[in-house]
Amino acid sequence: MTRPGPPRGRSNAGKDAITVELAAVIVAVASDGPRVLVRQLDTSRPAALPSGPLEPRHRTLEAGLRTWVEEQTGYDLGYVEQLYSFGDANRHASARAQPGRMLSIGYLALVHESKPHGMDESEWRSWYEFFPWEDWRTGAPAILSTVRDGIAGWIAEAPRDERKSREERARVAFGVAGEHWNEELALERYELLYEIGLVPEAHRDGAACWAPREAAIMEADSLQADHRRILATAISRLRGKIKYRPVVFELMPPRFTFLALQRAVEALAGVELHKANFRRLVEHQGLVEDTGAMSSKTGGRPARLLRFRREVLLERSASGVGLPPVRRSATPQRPR
Amino acid sequence: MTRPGPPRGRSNAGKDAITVELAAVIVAVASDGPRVLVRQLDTSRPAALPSGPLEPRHRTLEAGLRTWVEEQTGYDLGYVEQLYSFGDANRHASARAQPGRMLSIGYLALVHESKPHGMDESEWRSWYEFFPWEDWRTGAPAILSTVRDGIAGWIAEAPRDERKSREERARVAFGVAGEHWNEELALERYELLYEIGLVPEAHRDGAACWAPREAAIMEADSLQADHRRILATAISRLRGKIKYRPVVFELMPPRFTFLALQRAVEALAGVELHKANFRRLVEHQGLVEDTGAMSSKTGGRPARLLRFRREVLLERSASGVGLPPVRRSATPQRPR
DNA sequence: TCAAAAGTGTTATCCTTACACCCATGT
DNA sequence: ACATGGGTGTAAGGATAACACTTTTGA
Repeated sequence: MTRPGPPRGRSNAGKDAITVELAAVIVAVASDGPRVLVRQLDTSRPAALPSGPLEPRHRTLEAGLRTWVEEQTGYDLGYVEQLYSFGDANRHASARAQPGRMLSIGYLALVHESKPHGMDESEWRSWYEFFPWEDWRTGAPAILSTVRDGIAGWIAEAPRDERKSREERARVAFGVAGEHWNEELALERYELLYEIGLVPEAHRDGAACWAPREAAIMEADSLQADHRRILATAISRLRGKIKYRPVVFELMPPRFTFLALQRAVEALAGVELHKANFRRLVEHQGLVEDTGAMSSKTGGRPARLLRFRREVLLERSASGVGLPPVRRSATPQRPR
Repeated sequence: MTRPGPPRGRSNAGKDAITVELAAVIVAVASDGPRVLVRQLDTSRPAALPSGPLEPRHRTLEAGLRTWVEEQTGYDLGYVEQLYSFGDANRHASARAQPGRMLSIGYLALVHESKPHGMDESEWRSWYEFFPWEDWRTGAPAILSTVRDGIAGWIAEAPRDERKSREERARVAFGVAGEHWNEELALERYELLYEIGLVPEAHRDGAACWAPREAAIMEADSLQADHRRILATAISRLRGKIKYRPVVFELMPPRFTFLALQRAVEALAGVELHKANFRRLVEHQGLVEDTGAMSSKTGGRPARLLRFRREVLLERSASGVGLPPVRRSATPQRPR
């Protein structure tokens, strides 16, 4: 079995060559919210995720990604997971600009701190700057009405036979009048906005959209190429995963308080949680242990400093932090 | 923004060309277990998954996959989801045999029936022929002792400092003495066996393994290239997903009985479930509705024929069939 | 009459959620 | 004193898991 028969893959000569771009969504949590590391190479264009092409020197896809991230941001990543491979022939301009085909593979990386770093073109941004409608921590976000208006127009102008299906898609993704907000559907929401043309990159890509370019939502920042799509994928994946795997801890410092942990989960999920129940849930699952130390920088009574019980990663099916509880309805903005 | 600056990807001239293989794990459930569609092209070599290279004519990755599956098996797929992209430089022989680099993208497809089909080189096989240690429906599988023996040897001969970590990995993946069998870890188990060299393809690939080629477990069938790895990925993914999404129904005929549904879930998960509780769980979640018809072919009292409530796909966060319940301990083989 | 499968009832237990309330610290 | 956050108690309701038991068919 050393010499296989005829080679299975056709060779990709010249203009049919395939390029694979490896892109990283590097996430951290700051005291006031989720952060993602982007590179602003050129002030006239949107920022980009750390990324680079797969090259022969890379032994594995993940190794290639780590190499690019290290080169571009100075970060030596810890937790990394593959998100998805995108290969639509016409999805974004840079994919069409070169001969051959471009495929992009998105990765999610979690780091402990948004610490300062050497490279000055990369910076930490709140991910809600790219998806402001995803932040429900203080109630329904203000921009939601703009978004819903755009969608309502698209539904209203639907041909008879498509009306129902558009309504359903919108209802599932964005909920009706604030009920049933499902935070995991971040990707579906973005894809819907892209399809409708409510997001500027849809026009940049030359997609045939219902909405005119002027209708695009500019209150949210965009990213180069398909990087906002990859970021949406990362948010959806992470929001799903925190519920059944103890991944939040990859984002925490070695020692932390209950409230800091809760704020981290809230930052990712974009919803508020019930304090007392959250504590007990985490405690009860044996995810953390007391360090004995206390923090007096909390603003109130000093808090116990906790540490993640690394052992749970090896136990049966280490569960997550159980998110579902509360405050998903469209209450008006409340100060925290 | 129509003309981007310098192209970001280096061109892949000649021998650095990248080939992308699209491979499909097509799953069905028969009355006695899970089935996967494979192609036996040559009796002297292992079977392969339906697959083919990404070509310029394919608009999207998924479209390319559907095209190849249609050509090779005659199936027009319904439910399809991307699993993972593999790109290890030296993982399998066919990837090394050709110039340039090979990347493979695995997909999972679910079909209603393992019906007969035109193409005679493809056939339905139980997925437990490839992973006999994964079938716990009638208690601990017989082959498990062989597998555990191999792993025990690998642990016993570990250098002092690595001993503990090998023990932990084995315990998490395969459980201790029958306790804590986690059916979702099918991929981790396969990867461990590959790494140790207890699986023949590890030697075929020329990986540096602990176990000699003769120690490989031959009671299980292999597949070409990295296809067994892709199949393991599919099993793990599906076993996880049935718990929180109603995907089993993609495998069921339009009308089915409670027991048939239970057998399907058991086939996928590889464990037995508690009948009465399973029924109520499914009923209670509103996943099915009565058709009014009865089936008298059950061998006992006639059963109500049910239909999947398609609407739940659009409801909040349609949940799965809730699997965890029972019989995970290493009871000896029991006739059913 | 028996085997096989369908289907119902009941109970103990645990988890979830919500609400109320007290504690310790800094300003 | 009071604001801020830390932390505990508890009770209602729901879901789960185990057990026992009845019903309806075909052989």
